[in-house]
Amino acid sequence: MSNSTIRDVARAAGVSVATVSRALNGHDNVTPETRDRIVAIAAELRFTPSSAARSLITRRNQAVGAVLPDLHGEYFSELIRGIDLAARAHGLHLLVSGSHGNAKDATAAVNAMRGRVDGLLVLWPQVDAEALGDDLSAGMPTVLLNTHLAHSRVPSLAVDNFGGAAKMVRHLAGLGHRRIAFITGPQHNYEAQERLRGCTTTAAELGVQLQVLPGDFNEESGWNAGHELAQQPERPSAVFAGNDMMAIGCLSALSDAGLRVPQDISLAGFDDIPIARYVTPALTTVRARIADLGALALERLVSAIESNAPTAVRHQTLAVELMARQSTAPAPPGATG
Amino acid sequence: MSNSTIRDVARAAGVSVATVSRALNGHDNVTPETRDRIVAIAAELRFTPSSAARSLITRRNQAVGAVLPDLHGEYFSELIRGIDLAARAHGLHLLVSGSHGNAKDATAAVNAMRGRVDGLLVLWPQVDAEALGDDLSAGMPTVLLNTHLAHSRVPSLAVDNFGGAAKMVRHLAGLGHRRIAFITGPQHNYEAQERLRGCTTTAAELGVQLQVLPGDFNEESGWNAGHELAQQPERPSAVFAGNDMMAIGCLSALSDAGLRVPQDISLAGFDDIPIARYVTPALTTVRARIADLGALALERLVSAIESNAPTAVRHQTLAVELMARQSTAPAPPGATG
DNA sequence: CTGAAAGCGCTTACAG
DNA sequence: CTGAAAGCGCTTACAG
Repeated sequence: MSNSTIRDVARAAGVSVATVSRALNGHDNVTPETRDRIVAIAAELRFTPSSAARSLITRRNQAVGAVLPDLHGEYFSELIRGIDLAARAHGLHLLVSGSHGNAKDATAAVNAMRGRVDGLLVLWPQVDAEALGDDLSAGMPTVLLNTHLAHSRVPSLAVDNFGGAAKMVRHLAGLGHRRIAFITGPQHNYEAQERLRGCTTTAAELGVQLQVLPGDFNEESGWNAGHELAQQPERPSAVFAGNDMMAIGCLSALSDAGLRVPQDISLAGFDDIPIARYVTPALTTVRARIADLGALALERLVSAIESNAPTAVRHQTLAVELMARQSTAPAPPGATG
Repeated sequence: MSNSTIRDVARAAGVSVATVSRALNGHDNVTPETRDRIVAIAAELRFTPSSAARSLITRRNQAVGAVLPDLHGEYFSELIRGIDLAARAHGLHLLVSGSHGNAKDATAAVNAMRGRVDGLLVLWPQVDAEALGDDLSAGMPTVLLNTHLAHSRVPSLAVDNFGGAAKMVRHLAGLGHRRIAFITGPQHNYEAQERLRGCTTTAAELGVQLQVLPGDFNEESGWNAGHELAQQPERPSAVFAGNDMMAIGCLSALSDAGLRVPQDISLAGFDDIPIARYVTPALTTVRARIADLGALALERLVSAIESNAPTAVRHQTLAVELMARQSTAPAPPGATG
């Protein structure tokens, strides 16, 4: 809203607006003295170029959008942090839109951003993502997060949910656990499905018995699962929660029930949100490097924008790492199985 | 990026662009039939008005910006969630910019947003905020969060840090604690200062002995403080951490040292981030309603934008509530003091 | 109720 | 190296 325009600067400097534009945009066809004078005057007048006018003519917004289903918890602050960091490095503004549970809301959010951003990052864990795909492909460069649309023309990025879950089951089995409970995520959530698949596959491979409990990735559902397990007469010797939030909720329920972790029962999570190492006992989990995921997605988006070519369709999977901490321990000698 | 413009729609509908503009913007000087036809054609052509062109002429961006010093932890996801929710309700886009520790970075972020947003929410906990104030006042409507510049012309919003801290000290004193440790936040942070002041004032009033430990609002500094306390031969019977993150870090250190909370030592936090009730034991804390704070700030910003008048300078303080949970208990009989 | 035209503030060929 | 002019895609008085 700085009231001065490029015309004011031009007038004050005694040159044309074209010259001001060139000087301020660093083109080389301006004499150094002219440039310096213009720069000084622009600063004095507190001139800020109108981004609307510039966007209108350059067809670039210098902005990207992030459409996220929901903004709860540390997972999302980490993700946004990673995206923001990378966006800043590229001089791009970041528009954020959260709070859409369903495809309709999310599509509306995507459409609202159309024309305001040069590209879109869409966190889309719903497996029935086809509906969205159509809207997305019509238009600007897009990178999908946390989903795979195998036959989709939209590139995507996700952590190795399957591999991470498999690693955790191996870790628990390696500690002697023969019966494991898995608290799964929302039914139609891609990450939840992959983590579950990693569990069942690996459990079958190792001959480990698996009990699956429902969850929705929030603390409360983890608490409910823990509460139920605590009441079970013959309970598994280890619980693997589909994410850290549920693990923390579960830990709370187990403690409420007087069960000690890991002495009485082992507990593990997934994501390695920053707080995971600070709960008591420190949580064994799968490190997903959430901020890196966001930053990487942004980088891919930027190259898609800059290449100007149709985005190379690649479904990229990021490696994960097992973080063994204090919440998992060897199974009690005479446990079960 | 939808390639059709208002001219395409006008041509297809056999009317002027002015009529298309009026029809699509819901002006009443268009016959219903014409409007319907235009709306249908616009939909068919997937016409999305160029926000750049519209902004250029209306001088409205339909967007607000949030400048935050840092995007770590649940505090920030809650804050952004509240802002986003309220912004959506007003049909406003939200630009987010984080990761600035110092005044220079933040000023750069503010300036980068100038002209792209109709108003600004700035989380500015630094007490030496005068430098920023100048830049802010020159320009668009702004609401400051978590600071008070008594002699500032920028309106602001903060929770009752002083009152919340006072309440907590009373709560602890009421449980019989005569010696309390307070883990404070960053030295030049307004909220940290107010919380500390609430502590010292109330402790003096009640004749409670107060030990102040340094911290920076992050988990690790809470851990360090807890570690130090655990090693202290004559330690206070209660710890009040300046925020929940430090409380959780502190809890971790106390547990590592074999101290039980609350049997051996009581522990409390501030903010009531969602996870606070799920740590073990559930954390006694001061509920700050962070999402509401964000939403309220957005509402104030919107009315400033819409009134078009210079923002009414008001420094608003939001009430807080004590949440007594399991991490605080009566002081052991023969404790100290 | 509708249209022709001006103009928002820039950038960029096109001349010189 | 510099300027005059066109044009990006809209909205809105001004006429009719």
